[in-house]
Amino acid sequence: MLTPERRPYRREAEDKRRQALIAATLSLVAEGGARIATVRAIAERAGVTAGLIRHYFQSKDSLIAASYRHVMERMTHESVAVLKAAPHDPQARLVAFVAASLRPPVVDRDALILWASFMQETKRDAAMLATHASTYLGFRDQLQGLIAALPQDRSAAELRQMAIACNAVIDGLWLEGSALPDAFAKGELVEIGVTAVGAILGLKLTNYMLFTGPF
Amino acid sequence: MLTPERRPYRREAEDKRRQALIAATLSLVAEGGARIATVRAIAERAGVTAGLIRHYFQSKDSLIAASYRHVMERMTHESVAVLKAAPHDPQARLVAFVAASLRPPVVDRDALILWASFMQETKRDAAMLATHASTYLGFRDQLQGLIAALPQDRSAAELRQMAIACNAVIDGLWLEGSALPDAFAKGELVEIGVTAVGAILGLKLTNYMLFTGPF
DNA sequence: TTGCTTGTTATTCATTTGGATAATTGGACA
DNA sequence: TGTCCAATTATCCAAATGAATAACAAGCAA
Repeated sequence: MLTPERRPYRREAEDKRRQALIAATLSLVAEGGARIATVRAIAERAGVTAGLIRHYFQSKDSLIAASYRHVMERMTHESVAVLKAAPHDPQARLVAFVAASLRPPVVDRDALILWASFMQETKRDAAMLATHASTYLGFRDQLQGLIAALPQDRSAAELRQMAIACNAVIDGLWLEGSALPDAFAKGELVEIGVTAVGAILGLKLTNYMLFTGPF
Repeated sequence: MLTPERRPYRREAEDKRRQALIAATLSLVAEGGARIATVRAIAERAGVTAGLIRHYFQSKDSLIAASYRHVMERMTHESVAVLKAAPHDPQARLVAFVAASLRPPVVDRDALILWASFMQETKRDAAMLATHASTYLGFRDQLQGLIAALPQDRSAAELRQMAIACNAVIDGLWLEGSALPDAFAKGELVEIGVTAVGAILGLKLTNYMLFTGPF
C-alpha cells in the first residue's frame, strides 16, 4: 500500500504570496476574461492550492478587487513616472506624458481586457467603482496640471474642458490601439495623439516629438 | 394527492422569442455584468424556462454572441440614423453626428457595462472579436466620410489620421461620460466633443451647435 | 372534433464553483 | 536537535451551472 504523497511546499512571506496570487489573477483575466479566473485556476497558476487563497484574502471578490487596484495603479504609474525624467519645459513635459500613455505597456490588449473585465464588476461592487473613479480623476488632474503649466492664460473652466478633451483623446486612442493592435502602425498613435492634443490646446506640439521617449 | 400543476404557456413566433431572450440577456448583463447572466436568470427574465434557450440557440455562448451583435448594431445605428434627418451642409452633418454619439442613449452607463462585458469575451471567442472590429471600423469610416465631405482638401493620409483622432475624442468622451455620469454637466460632453473635433479639423464648429439635436 | 407537429416545460445529470474544515508539515527558534 | 506555531495542503460540501433528455400541451390543419 503506497502512502498517498502529500505535495511538498515552501513557506513564503505574506507579501510575496499576495503578489503572486494577484499576478496569477491578472494573468488569467487578461488571458480569457474574468470567467476563467476561478479560485482553482488562480491557485494553480500561482503554484499553490485553492485553499490558500482564503488564507490571504477574505474572499475571491476581495482578491479580485485587490487585483483591480493593482492594475490601475500600475497603468497610471507608467504615464506619471515618465514626468520624473522629463525636462522642465512645459510643452515637452506634456508631450512626454501623452506619448507614454499611447505606447506599450500602457497600450496593450491584455491591459484593455483587464480594464473591461473589472469595469463590468463595478456594477456589483461599489468599492471597485470607487477605484475606477479615483483613478480616472487622478489621471485627468495630472493632465490638467500639465496644461495649466503651459505659457497660456486659461480660465478654470477652460482648463477643465481642455483637460477633459485631451484626456478623451488619450483614452480613445488607448482603447482603439489596445483593442485592435494591428490596425495602427508603430508610433502612429503617439503621433496622432500629440497632434490632436496640440490642436485642442492651440499649440504646435509636433516640434517636441523628440521628447517622446523610446519605443 | 394533488396533481403537480404544469406551468401554462403560450407559443410564440421564433423571432419574438429570440428577441425576448436577447433582450433579457442584455438587461441582465447591463444590470450586473456577465456573471449574473446565467441561463436560468435569462430564462426567468424572458418569462420562459431555461430549457427553451437551447431550443433557439445552439448554446449559451451563441446567445451571448447574438446579444453582442445586437447591442453594437443598436449603438451605431443611433449615431448614423441622425444623418438621415440632418441638413446637407457638411459641417452641420458632422456636428449632428458627433452630438448624437455623445448623449443618451448612446452615452449610458448600462451601454458601457454591456460593451465591457462583451469586450472581455473577445479573448475566448474569435467571432466576437470580429464583431467588435467591424463595428469600430464601420463607425470610423462613417466619420471619415463626413470629414471628407468638408470643404477642405485633405490627402488620404490626413483624412485617416483626422478620422482616427476625432473617433478617439468621441470614444473617450463616451467612455468617461458613461462610466461616471455624474462627473459631467448635461450637454457638457457634446460641447467639449464638438469643440475638440473642430480644433482637430481646424474648423470652428461651435456655430453649428444648433444642429446638435434634442436632449 | 380529432390528430399531429413542435414549442415549451419538467426532470435529471455531470461538472464546476466558492467556501469551510481537518490534517499535515515547513522552518524559525530555543 | 527538538518544539511548536501557522502556512499550506487535502478533503469535503452545498449550491449553482450548462446541457441533455423526457414528458406534455398549444394551437393549427383536416
